[in-house]
Amino acid sequence: MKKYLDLLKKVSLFANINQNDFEAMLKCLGAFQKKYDSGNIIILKGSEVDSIGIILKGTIQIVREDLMGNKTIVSEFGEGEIFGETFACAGVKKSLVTVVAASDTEVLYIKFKKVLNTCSSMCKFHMQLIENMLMLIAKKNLYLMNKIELLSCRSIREKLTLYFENQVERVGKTKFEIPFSREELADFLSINRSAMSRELCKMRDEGIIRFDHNRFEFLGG
Amino acid sequence: MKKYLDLLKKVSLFANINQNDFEAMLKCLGAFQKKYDSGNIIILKGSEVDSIGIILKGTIQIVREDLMGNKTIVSEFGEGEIFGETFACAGVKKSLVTVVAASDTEVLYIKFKKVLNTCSSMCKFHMQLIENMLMLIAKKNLYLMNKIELLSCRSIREKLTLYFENQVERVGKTKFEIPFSREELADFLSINRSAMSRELCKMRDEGIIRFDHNRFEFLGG
DNA sequence: AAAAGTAAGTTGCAATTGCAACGGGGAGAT
DNA sequence: ATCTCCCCGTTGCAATTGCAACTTACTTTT
Repeated sequence: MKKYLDLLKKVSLFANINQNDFEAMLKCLGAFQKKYDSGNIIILKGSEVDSIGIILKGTIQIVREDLMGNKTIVSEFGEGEIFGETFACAGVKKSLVTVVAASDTEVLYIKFKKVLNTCSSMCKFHMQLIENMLMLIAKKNLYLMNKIELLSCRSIREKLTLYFENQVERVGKTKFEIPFSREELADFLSINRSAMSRELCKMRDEGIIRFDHNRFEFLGG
Repeated sequence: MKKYLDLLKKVSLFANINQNDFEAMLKCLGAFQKKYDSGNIIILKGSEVDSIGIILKGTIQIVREDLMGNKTIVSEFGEGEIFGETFACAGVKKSLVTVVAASDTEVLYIKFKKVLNTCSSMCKFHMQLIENMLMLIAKKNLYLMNKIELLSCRSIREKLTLYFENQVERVGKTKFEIPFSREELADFLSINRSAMSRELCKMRDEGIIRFDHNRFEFLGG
């Protein structure tokens, strides 16, 4: 475990907790480690989940299986990221998704109940832990709400415009860089890449935006 | 306040808290009431928010304003529902949205910090309150994640199919009722009503679904 | 009973979007 | 330098979708 201390420092769930307390805290939380070979199943859809997972090594995939057995990768998480917290906190007993190891993986588990039930010795980090968890989920919430607004737009033009407005608001300038390639952006907005490219160029020709690779300027419509 | 006790019992934030404790709890939390006339602004975008609002009477609207000043009603909440909890928990200092009273409204406010900081007397309801809050936000999270999956579908057919699959999974039967009119469903899925109607009938003709008003049967594709 | 209103299916048409294939330019490899 | 790969703009075409207008069936109002 000690070799992962540097990683744990960066885990948002442990923010503002003194790293000298980590060892005591993990013990108090009944944390335990598990290893998975690449391709192995970490959580099977329908199985019980009562723990939050912190990825110490490797990458995992959240996989959705529909009634017909079709599988879709919903998301992917890497080292230092956590998974299962939403289900755990929502009181969902059985996992709605399958989690798979995308590479050789090590996971640190914490029983959700132990996070909530402040132990008898009232470890000082407990309240901080709960606050972190609350903030973590609430921030994810904000992100999701924002994404829904984007996806609810009825046309490619609207989606792009809202996305650019968000970026302008975020950085406080009309010039900004985006963290996506064209293909990734199209995927993020759930649209076709070439149709998006067409629209981007139309917007440029109309004087609404300027761009060069990842650098954009939003001049407004 | 007493006249609202029946309402407070039903507020999810106060689940599993003995209603005899309500009065003490509200006092401990420093709760206070405010009234708003219809049309008045409850929270202005950009203003500070450090409280969670519980609607005692009336209806409020969450309004989004973009850079150009265009306003969109994002959602509406009624009696017994709460708002502002996501911003408060995410540690967002300034509100990203405007909140307006859609009718004459009374709101009960609770300072977010008082929810987290268990008071010196360690009121017994505090942990329950935090747990409720966590569950509330996590459940909203699940809902949002699900909605994103729906909205990410690339065609009307896909959206409808996923929606129906979700319903089947939810009730455990292939027959179910939906809580929407056609127009509301189209709105929920961010698609055109008549195009959706066309697709629904196609699916019926292909033997994938049957329906009569709100009652649907999903036979699978 | 007539009138008015509402929800939802229908349809023709236009606009948007997806798809597939191609082309140019730049980065990195050999 | 040449080749290869990848990213992304371009384009023609087909499919999907949105839009608007109309119909039908039902419900509510007067």
